[in-house]
Amino acid sequence: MMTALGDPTRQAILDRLSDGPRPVGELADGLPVSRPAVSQHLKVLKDVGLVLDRQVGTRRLYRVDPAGLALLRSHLDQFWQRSLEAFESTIEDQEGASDDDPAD
Amino acid sequence: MMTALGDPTRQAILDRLSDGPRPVGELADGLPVSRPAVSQHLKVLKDVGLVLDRQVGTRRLYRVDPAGLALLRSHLDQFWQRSLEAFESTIEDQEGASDDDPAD
DNA sequence: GCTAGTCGTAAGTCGTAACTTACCGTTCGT
DNA sequence: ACGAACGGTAAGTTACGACTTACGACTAGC
Repeated sequence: MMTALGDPTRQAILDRLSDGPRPVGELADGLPVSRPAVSQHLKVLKDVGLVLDRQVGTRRLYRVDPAGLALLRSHLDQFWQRSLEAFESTIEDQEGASDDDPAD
Repeated sequence: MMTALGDPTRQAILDRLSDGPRPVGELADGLPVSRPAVSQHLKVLKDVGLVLDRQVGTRRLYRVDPAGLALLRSHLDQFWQRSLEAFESTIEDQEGASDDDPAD
């Protein structure tokens, strides 16, 4: 999932989709790559659960999947949590070797 | 920055670092790649502001940069915000065209 | 049923970046 | 001062994935 977000084009696609649902052709128009390329990127994003698609008439509307975004956010939050805890522990190891409240 | 996190090896490195500071050799021991490879990845992560390093004796300790993590989080939050707003607008466009409380 | 419009997929090319080995600089211990 | 440990950098190979063109499938309108 994080890996899928590594590509700049996919970031751009997801960025446009965050403004609302878009058909493939319209996405491709605003990007420096061909329409099939956009289709392939959309497939990747869909496989990892970051976008949803629905057929409407002759075109296919893609939009951001809130659930996928929630997953991404929770992962990052867990990561954030662990890092902060480790950060505080490190400080304690450095300065707190003698005291419990090193106020400077 | 998001692009830097695209590589699985870098994700693994950052994952270990989230448990606390680690020297390069120790990181390489727990990974299926050589030590120079880890060094190169660390350079990338450092360039985008995701890790910090400090020399201690003969080795170099790397750790997660809280500021970089904060940036990443804020970017994702902005994205999250926009997506939710677009999502709600879409619903209004779809169902709210006639009523304000479509209970079905 | 035919045409036009939109999109997904297949096949193939090409650039890049992830990785390796080899080498050199730096720091600590004796 | 010398040897050992640790790590960054250079050079080169290779695998992967991002992209293009070509084609087929599906839907809507006439």
